[in-house]
Amino acid sequence: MPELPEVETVVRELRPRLLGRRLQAVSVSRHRLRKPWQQQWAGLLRGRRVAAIRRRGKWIILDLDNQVHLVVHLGMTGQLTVKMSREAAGTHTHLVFRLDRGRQELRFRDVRRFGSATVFPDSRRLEDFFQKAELGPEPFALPAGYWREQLARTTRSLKAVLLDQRVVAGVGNIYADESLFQARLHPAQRGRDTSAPEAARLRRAIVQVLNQAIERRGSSIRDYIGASGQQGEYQREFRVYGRTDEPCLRCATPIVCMRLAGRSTHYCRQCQRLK
DNA sequence: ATAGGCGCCTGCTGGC
DNA sequence: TGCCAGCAGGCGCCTA
Repeated sequence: MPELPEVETVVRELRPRLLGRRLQAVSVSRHRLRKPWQQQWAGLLRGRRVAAIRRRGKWIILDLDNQVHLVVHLGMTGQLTVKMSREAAGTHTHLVFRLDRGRQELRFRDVRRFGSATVFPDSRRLEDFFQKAELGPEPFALPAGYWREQLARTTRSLKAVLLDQRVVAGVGNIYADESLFQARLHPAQRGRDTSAPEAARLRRAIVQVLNQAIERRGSSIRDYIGASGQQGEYQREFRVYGRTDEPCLRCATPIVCMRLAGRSTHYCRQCQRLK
């Protein structure tokens, strides 16, 4: 499900609901997530106040007082919501953090369980974790020179480069396709065949597409909801993603779907020519 | 270095 | 109507 705009929306919606509040008892389902929940984590979290909520790429970071950090990845179908405790939790709810005196709770629901939740006992371990992940810059802080160099040094397709979290953090399958359409570049174009103006166009397109998606609170196709439980609306703005055989909104040529970098890839063969 | 395949999971859809 | 292959917003690991 979630790429940068969805994760950013979750973070923005979590802030007013969680900041300054204390996490209390944690209950854990018997199904393991991508990383198994450690028993001792509950003790580290209990009674800790949420000091800040941040995003890095597609990762959500809850900074607690005492430098404890709860880090969540939503995988494909993860949902992080704050709900009244009396409201029934959906199936596949794997983690429930009681808040304050228990009137509300933070819930992690994940049907496919590709998501993860990890606790770091101090900031040093958090830094080590992200160091190892080698995440590239945030798209909004993507240095032009760095971006040009990353493209110039590779024969990989633009689509593969956009999906590589080490090059730029946060772009996934939807926004890769939408950005390439916006920049009028063919997804299969090799990085090193990309001119400086094209690289600049793509860099601008990524920022524009992501910002517009954030404004619409992300895209809800199947599972995605924000921390408030509300769906996103950017799926209405898709120009290529999921629009196979539908007319291109620029030139009316039917949108093509192909397999690239292991993912379904949508583009307009008229507007996005391969050199 | 890079492409491709698989595995991790569940649920839904489309074609027969 | 019913079945099942194929596919889905992610990511890490393996092989060639």
